Amino acid sequence: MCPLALSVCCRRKGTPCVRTQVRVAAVQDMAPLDDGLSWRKYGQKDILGAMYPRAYFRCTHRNSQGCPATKHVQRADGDPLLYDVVYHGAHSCAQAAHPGAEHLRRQLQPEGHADVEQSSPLAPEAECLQAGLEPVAPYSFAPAPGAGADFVGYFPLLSPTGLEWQLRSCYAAGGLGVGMDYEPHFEEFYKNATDPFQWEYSDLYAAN
DNA sequence: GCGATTTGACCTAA
DNA sequence: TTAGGTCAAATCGC
Repeated sequence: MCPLALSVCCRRKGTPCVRTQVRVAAVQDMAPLDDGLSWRKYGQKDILGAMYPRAYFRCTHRNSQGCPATKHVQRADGDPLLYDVVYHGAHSCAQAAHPGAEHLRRQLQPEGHADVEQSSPLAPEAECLQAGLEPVAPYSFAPAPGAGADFVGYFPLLSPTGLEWQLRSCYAAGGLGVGMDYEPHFEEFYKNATDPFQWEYSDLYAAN
């Protein structure tokens, strides 16, 4: 699959919360949504105005390990090979404790973010997600103050060299997975971003 | 037999 | 009342 992606946040019940939303391009005859983690489908629902139903997945280890991670997957109306994937919560299960994850995170995480991540109670979950997804070149952003349990701080992108192109092409196609609250501001935000790998959550708030 | 998927019913918030 | 999200029984596949 090719995660064209983006991530960010939403607002729920008047308080800021965070989710990670991705638009994934499926490859024909291949499992389009295999992100390296074990998910169990627990429901499917027709969504008003949507051409395709939305599928609901939770972590396989929800019962055994109490892992709260869930994701919602829905085909894009315009392109049957595109899937919108929304992750809620972060993995706390053993599958997320992938060997080498810490090394990878430290290798890719800018120095200035280390303290933020370590001081955040959500950092382990973010790390778990990163580990489970086995990213090649994740970008990261720091959690916003007061970010809820839905926060996931990392996101995988398949090609290190193709990242910027993917983001640009995604944007040009209107395929950004940005929360509605921030979408109108994304173009300006993106143009002003000097290093997409180091976008911080505060940048998104500033852009808003 | 066990775990995953399907699908209709149920719950909750707006 | 309606739509989105979840539950749980039935079913399927290994």
